[in-house]
Amino acid sequence: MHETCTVYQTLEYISRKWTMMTLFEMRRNEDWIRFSDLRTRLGDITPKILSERLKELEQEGLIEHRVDSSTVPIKSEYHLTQSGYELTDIILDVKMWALKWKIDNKPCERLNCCKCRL
Amino acid sequence: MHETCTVYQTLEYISRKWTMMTLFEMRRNEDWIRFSDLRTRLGDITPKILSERLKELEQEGLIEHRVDSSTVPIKSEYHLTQSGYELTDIILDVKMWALKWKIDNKPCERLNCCKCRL
DNA sequence: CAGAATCCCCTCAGATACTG
DNA sequence: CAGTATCTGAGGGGATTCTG
Repeated sequence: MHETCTVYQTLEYISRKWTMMTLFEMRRNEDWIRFSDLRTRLGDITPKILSERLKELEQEGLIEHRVDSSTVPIKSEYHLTQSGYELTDIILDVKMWALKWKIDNKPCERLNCCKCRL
Repeated sequence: MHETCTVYQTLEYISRKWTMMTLFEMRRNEDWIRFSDLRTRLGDITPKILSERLKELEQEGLIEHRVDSSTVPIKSEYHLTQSGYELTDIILDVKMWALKWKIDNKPCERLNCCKCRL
């Protein structure tokens, strides 16, 4: 019974700003992706926020992190774990739900909105 | 493509405090449920917050609201719509995901935690 | 009973600047 | 390149009081 508290916590952090977009950028990428590449793909995100999100996701086991400090500059890369991938599947179910029930949603005005790439 | 902004908004409000618990209390109840009954079932929630959550959910079409002002005191009741019910199904998928991947989650200490009834 | 009206607090996000 | 360190502002949540 009590394990379901986790559901609450899960939704709490995946709904933090930028978290989902970050997950989906990594899902699209397939390969390991660098910090700076994530930044440019996500557009407006500041390094502080991206760093916070990545730490949260790593701690939750949704992504993995590897650092190559033998090179200069250091190479820091991230990618989705299996559990992270499966969670994005569920988020896609939410998308299906929204497409079914939210008929009158308005398209966003931005030409290349990272939220809408989801 | 652009409709997916809705996913972001959806997760944003269903992860607001008390929203999920409210939805699941209504799912458990099946029949229409009164404002005060929701309050007592949810425990610590203040009327202001519950009122806010119910308005959000009604606006999103997840619940319906009916008022019987012929009686004294007024009878105000709520229940899940079909779309609301289907969204709770998806949240249960998140629960399944959590049970699969979050093995080491700690049970919460409260004896009758409304979050854990989910 | 079913909320509305105030007031307060605290966290989250962003801007900016800086470092190994 | 890959972050960290501060500072700031906005808003979401809570406590309390009041009303039709």
